[in-house]
Amino acid sequence: MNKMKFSNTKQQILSVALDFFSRHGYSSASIRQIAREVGIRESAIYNHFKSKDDIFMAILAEFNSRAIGKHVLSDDLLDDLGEPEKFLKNFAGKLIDYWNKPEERKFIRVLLMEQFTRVGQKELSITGYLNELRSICKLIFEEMIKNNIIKNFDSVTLADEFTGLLFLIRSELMAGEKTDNITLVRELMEKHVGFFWNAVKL
Amino acid sequence: MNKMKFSNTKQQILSVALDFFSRHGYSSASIRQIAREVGIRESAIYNHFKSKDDIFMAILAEFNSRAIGKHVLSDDLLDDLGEPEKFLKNFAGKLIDYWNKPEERKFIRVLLMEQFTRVGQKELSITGYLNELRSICKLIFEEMIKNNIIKNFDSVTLADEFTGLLFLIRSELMAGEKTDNITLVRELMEKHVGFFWNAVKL
DNA sequence: GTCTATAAGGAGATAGAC
DNA sequence: GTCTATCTCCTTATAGAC
Repeated sequence: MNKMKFSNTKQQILSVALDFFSRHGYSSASIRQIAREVGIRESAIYNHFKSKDDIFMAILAEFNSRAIGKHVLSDDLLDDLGEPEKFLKNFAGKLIDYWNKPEERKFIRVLLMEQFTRVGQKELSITGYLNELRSICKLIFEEMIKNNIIKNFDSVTLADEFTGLLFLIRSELMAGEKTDNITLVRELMEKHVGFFWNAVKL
Repeated sequence: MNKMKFSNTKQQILSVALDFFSRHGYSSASIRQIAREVGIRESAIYNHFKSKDDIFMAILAEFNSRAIGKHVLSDDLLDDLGEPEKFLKNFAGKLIDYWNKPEERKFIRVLLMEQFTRVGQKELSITGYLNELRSICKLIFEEMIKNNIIKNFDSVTLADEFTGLLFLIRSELMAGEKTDNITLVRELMEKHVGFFWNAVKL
């Protein structure tokens, strides 16, 4: 996230707002609480955003502009393409790490909570959220099929199967505040990748 | 749902409240709106429920007392146990139908929205919601393993893989109001069962 | 850019008549 | 069991001084 794009106060408002939205939901989080947490008065917020909804949209835009591929497809990861099972485990691991970042967790919570109150907002749907990731997976699996590493399944189905359950695992264990949930997430992730690899390997 | 358990007005309040909660979220739905929709004054609601939260808890209790197994494990389904692939397709189909009932869709939406605002309420978590279903699946897969129908995988993993993606498919396509989404849901469901069966069959 | 003051309305909930 | 009337509090948002 580009921290220099906004003034300190503006960025602080966005950060506090995301935190409140993710814990209480959009409508329960109040401008008053957000202002108090930032350390200013409610009215001062309106120098940076024209409404509560405007804050929400700014958060949406901020998260929509980041590219997930840059975070989960590091160079050292691609070195393992010769060992596909190891590659898939590492890839899923990167993803779990990415989804476990505090700001990303907050955003996923907001996404799951507000997806039904703002229908039609495509950035605020599970499909929209997983879109880029599924495209990346599709390309990877097409390459694996071409190189006779995995069975010749429909690459869209493969991407859905691989990413879908990972996202459910992460979502399901998102409610608890305890950070040690991540151990269980990682365990379930490894089981899923194991099952998946067994299903597709040649 | 036992429609005779409550008076007509009480049941109507619950029904309207669930509808509002599922569309706007708990905190955005107001007693005032609910009362207007039912056709009574706000104060009359307090003859049936002692608070807004009390209405929410009543809805939770209502849905928590239903047994999903009775709906998805019909007699004609169990006739197909000799043809496991057909059985799994029908079983998943029953599940999709069950999740597509208007009241159940509303409840799933409420569940996804409120799971983070009421942390610790186990009836209000994805895990709690899928618990019974996963147990049923686990038993089915253990039976299939014993009868050498499928590979000897960990039955918990099998249940997670089978039910998990079905639930994600249903959740992901829950936001749109259009009922014809069900066609796409069914299509994705069949692809998932096909992939799953290929992975586990002997 | 932040403050005080205030507007205007909606929220959940209760009292008491019928 | 439903009504009218009312209480108290909180909400988003604006006006204008500094």
